[in-house]
Amino acid sequence: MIGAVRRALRLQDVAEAAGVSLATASRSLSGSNGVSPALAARVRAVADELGYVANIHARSLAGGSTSSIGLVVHEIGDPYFTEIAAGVMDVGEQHGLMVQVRQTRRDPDHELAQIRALVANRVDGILIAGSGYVDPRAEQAVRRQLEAFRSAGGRVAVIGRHHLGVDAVLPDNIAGGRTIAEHLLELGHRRVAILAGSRGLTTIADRLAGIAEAVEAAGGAPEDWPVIEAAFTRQGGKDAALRLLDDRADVTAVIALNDDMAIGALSVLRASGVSVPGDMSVAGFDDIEVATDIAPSLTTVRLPMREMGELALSLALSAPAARPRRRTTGHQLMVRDSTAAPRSQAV
Amino acid sequence: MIGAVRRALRLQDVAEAAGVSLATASRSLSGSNGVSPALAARVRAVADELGYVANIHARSLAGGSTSSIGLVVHEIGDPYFTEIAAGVMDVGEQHGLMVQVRQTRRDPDHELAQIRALVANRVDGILIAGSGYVDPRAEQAVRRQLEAFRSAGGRVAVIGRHHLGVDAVLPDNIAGGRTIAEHLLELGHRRVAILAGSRGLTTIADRLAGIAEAVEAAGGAPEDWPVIEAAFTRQGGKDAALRLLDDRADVTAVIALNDDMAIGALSVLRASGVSVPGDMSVAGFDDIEVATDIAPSLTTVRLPMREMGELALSLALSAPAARPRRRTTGHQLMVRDSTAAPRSQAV
DNA sequence: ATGAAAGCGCTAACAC
DNA sequence: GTGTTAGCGCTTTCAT
Repeated sequence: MIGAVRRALRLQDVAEAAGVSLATASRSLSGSNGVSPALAARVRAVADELGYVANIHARSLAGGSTSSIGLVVHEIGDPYFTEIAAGVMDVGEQHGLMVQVRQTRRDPDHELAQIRALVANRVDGILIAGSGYVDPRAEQAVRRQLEAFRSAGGRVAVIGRHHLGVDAVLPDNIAGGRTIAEHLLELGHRRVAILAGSRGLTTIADRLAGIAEAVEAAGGAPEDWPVIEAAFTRQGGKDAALRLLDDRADVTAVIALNDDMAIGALSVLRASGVSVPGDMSVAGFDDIEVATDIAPSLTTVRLPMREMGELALSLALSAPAARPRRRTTGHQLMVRDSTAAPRSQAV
Repeated sequence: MIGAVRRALRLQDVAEAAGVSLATASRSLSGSNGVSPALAARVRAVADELGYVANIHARSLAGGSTSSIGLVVHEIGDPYFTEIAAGVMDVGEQHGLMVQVRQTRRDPDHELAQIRALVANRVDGILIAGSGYVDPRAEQAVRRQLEAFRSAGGRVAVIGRHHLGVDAVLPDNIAGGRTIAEHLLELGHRRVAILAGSRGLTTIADRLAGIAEAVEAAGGAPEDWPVIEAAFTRQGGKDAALRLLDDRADVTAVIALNDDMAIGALSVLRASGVSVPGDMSVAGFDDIEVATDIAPSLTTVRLPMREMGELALSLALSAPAARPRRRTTGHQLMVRDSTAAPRSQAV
């Protein structure tokens, strides 16, 4: 070890140490041909010895692509997004792309800031995985930013219903909502509470719409199914469940609009001595991995999150189309232990 | 909107549109003084109008810092790391730093690649949050890379016991292991199985050491407590629990060396008709958020993950010390519903 | 208060 | 097969 240097090594340092020119050093390290294999190997050894790592800023400024793409999610620790991210990273790896994940925490300002940061980084593509907003104006600033990015050659795709005019992977939210409501209706439930995130999110709006369709189709009135709005998180599920118990609404089942809320609700119900599914059925949405490991295991609608991530990156990477493309996913009802016929009927 | 441009906007474009020089445009956007407020405001308006975002590569190449720091974790979806990341991001936000999170998936090669990517990005600091390896040679390459990074002015800190010669936040793994073992011993358990991750990780080694201390102090033989090694994940917990059931070892309790493994084990035990804590007590480690929401709620050792993240970034940001600093954390036993006296004794 | 010009470290023509 | 050199887009002296 030589004593402390005051700045990072440059390619020039490597070139000098190896006794070659800058260009030769560059070619040796990038693996492009035009250098004798022996020389190239020696240069690489010297670089390695020195602990040299090329400055990506200089490289990207001189050359072209950063070989990286950005993924914008609501919450980095949310399993829904984790599985999407896994899909994105898989496809990314196949294409030699590094994926950087950014979180918005469901704050539109923060979202815009993260997207700008990705643009500043000159990533090759931007994927937005969070829900869109029902109000198109909420996405105005993001839309303009993305338009500038795309006109400069950047690739963009979103997962979910947005008003961004770009390629989209559309989760089966409406049909999924219909399916889970039908499941409870078939079990005999007639009045079901819905624990929802903000209605301003298209994901929520769509899942609610699907549920309403099923209720109407069964001859019921959607208004009779109370919607309790809270944060779209485990804590939100707890809050909503507490409010539900307070209201003593005469519901026999609960649909949480994602599994995390469902897990929060289960926790509160257990603490309150409400047995599931005996006294109350609970259904979730998404089928995150842990849904099968909790007690009782959670009846839910499976969305293919991983594939959604794969699909989104594939869309972004494929040749741009004249008009925005849409890919829809399927869904699957996973019946487990948290739902059953209502007690009155079961007896 | 003007038609498609072929490349990203440059500061030059903004300067021309605003009718000023490049230098004035730069100063206006960076907020440095020497520009009349009115002019600066106009330039900013023009930039905004155009959707201009400065190229961070050019900026960092010309000026200095990237105002970003890198956080290296094992698994991005692991709640343990999510909470650490939250702490890091909080402190980062206070300092105007963007945090980019990278995952190693517990693959040393991948880890090195991610660290090199961070160095290439010329982040201001690198935080490593995963466990270290018991074998110092496993960290040799990373150590050398970090030395080069630091000698170029980069800041580094780690969470966990590593052989990297840098500032470190040391989780209370040994004492925590002792505490959880003491808890089970006090309940009357004499033979406890341990579901562990790879023994090559210092985290595992330390937690096991703490448990062994407690067993010896109680006059027992640590060898009598079988250690079942599996992946340090929920799935690993399931695998280990299945092997335990196969062996029909006469244990009355299980310690999983993290909560995720404990949750996997609980799932398998439930599926096999083993009641917890009736037939078998189960304890975890870490106290991830969901530990209180599952059924039965999980007895575990709480580590202050969030504070560990905050502390790590604070260490990295503070003036470099001549010798590596160490900060130790506390821990706290959280007794919940998953542990009880063994049946023979309870009767 | 504003502008002109010199780099930052690298890649990719372009010489030889 | 190897070396020389002109930028990439920005910040920052240094002039004015």
